[in-house]
Amino acid sequence: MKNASQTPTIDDVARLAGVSTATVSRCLNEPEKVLEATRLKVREVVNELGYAPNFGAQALATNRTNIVGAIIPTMDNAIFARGLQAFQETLATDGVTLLVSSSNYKPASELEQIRVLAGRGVDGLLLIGRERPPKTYSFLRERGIPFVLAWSIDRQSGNTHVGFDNQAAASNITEKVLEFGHRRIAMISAEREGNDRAADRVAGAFQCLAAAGIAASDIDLVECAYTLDAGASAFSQLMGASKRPTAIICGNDVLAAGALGEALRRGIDVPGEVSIVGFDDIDLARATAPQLTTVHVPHRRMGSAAAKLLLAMRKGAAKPRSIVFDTELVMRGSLDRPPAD
Amino acid sequence: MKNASQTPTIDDVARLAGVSTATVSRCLNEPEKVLEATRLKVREVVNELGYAPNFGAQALATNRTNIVGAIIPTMDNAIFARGLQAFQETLATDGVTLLVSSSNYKPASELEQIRVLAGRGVDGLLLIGRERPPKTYSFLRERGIPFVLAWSIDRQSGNTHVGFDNQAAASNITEKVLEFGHRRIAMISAEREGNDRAADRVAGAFQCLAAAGIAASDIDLVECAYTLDAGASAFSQLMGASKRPTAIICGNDVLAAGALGEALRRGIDVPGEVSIVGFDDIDLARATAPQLTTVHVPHRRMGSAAAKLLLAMRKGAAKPRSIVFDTELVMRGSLDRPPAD
DNA sequence: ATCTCCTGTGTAAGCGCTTACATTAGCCAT
DNA sequence: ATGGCTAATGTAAGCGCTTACACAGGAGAT
Repeated sequence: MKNASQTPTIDDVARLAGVSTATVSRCLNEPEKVLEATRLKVREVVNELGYAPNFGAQALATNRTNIVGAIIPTMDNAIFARGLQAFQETLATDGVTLLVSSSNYKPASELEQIRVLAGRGVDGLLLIGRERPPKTYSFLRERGIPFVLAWSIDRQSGNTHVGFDNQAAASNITEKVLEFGHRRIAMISAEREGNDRAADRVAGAFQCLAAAGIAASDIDLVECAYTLDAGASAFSQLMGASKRPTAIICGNDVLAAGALGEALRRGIDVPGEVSIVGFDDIDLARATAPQLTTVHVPHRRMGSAAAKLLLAMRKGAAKPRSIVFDTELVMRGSLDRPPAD
Repeated sequence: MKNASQTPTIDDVARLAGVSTATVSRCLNEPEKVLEATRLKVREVVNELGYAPNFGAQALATNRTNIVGAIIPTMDNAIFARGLQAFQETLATDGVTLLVSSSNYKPASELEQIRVLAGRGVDGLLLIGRERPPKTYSFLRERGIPFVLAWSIDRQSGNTHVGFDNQAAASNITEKVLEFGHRRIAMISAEREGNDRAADRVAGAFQCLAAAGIAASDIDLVECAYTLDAGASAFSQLMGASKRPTAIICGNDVLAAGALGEALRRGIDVPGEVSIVGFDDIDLARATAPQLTTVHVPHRRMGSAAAKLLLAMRKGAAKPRSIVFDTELVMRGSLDRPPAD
């Protein structure tokens, strides 16, 4: 019985092209093993019918889905959105599609998502950061799912990662702040719980300050949500202190932009009265006035590199080398010398 | 032969639990149809083995994947990233996962992606905008894939959509610009080709201006890429004209922020010398100085609503009602009266 | 002319589930 | 006791692909 008006199957193609299903399959997957004439004929029928292989069947037969998963804290954050876009584009060049899920910075939720994606048979997984419960890692190992960590580096564990040294970069920009002559320095950071990037950045800054003889107890640190508004109120809080800082190091550009906006609203001159620096160099950093001095992170390149690694692992490369990207300090207008008085 | 140390299959569970595979399957999918004692025994074995159904096999047998796809122009755009995040969160509440792909505003590429996702057996599809080649729609129909259009409305075709009236909203903000007394008005828009949102916004503005007696030929329109830099150069171009506009209506906040930044750099006062308005109300709109007067669009609610519709369609609802969201004008600092001279 | 070897193609056995249908057992009404 | 139901479970036929293996035919070596 012909299955007219149904989704065509490989059998339909084989019948109409006058070949076996094996040949059709080969035409699609290993065209070089098939005579040109046959190939052309098959292609013609495929087009005519609008045939596309059934996914479930293919997955079942090959034990491969050509789907890679990514679990990120949230897409509603330019750095991940941008990296993910590049990640997806790179996967697409190899015919691999992207399944995304979000954890909202919750390790428990992340494990849950990993379970779901594993259930969907992903060929590999992109995970953000290095810190997670051992349980999560053991699940990944048991299932034998290749994964790469991104946005952080992970020297201890030996897991494959594609990232940059948040701590060193933070230390670096802090160094620059010191060079400008600042001594009263405050910090605004995103929640560090479940976010090793934020934690590393704070650690990097503190370490640099300690080396310069500034004790941790002398540094005001406000930890808050990852939003403009939170950055704004953190700024208010810091400037309400008895001894105002002359520079505020922010854990990311969103917080920095929020702080900057609040400064403007309160008529506090940046960088005249207080300097503000960010981290990430997202678009936002160039839209503010003054523009943000910040740390440039190659988010797109990271996403793309992570995809390439996963693609390689899928083809057998057991444990490709990790990749560490350099970051770059970009000097713009929001950092200058402290006020003279 | 026992397949020790392999991924356990339903057969393993059946054997160890002393029941048939059918019973195991029922325990997992329709537990109420199975005796409690049996159910318990099976569950025990499932846990012990860490059994999880093979995705491909399940998809093949049921012809369902619990995967929904989304094809958006790019994730590297806050409006889509934000909407997509909400979309994914809502899908997740029903155990559905999200496959994403991007079209880069290219209709041909979009069809290609649709083909790929269809090949992945998605249960439904989220598409951005209404305009696409008939070929694309006919493919969707042939395959019987439920889909919803978002970010636009689509009155003619009767396709299910979740969006807002770009044209009316643009007309609305233009009206407000006129109210402030502006007569020399220019526009910066993203490329309209393959982007009906951009086209609608331009059309809405032009229509409103026409109604006020301002001819299209008197309106400078610059069409450019969707970036800060492009917005900046478009601004330069407009301000280099013999008769400078007193107000610039931008098709989105990114372009508006780009223009605003360039104004600042050139020492052109906004809104003193020229007013600038945006569209979308993304975070960026509040990070600039002055903040952008713009049109607020409920991106998250749209994403979430689209997910709910798709979820309903998956459960049989043939063609749920479309949803049209209201937009809201938000007055901030970048729009004021034209200069007196 | 015969034997090998290759190349291109066909045959058919799975891959691991779901589900229509068959079977069995227990219950109640007669 | 018998028949008819119902509820719980089992049997086995797919679902649509891939791929190991078998096979045929032609080219080249002998």
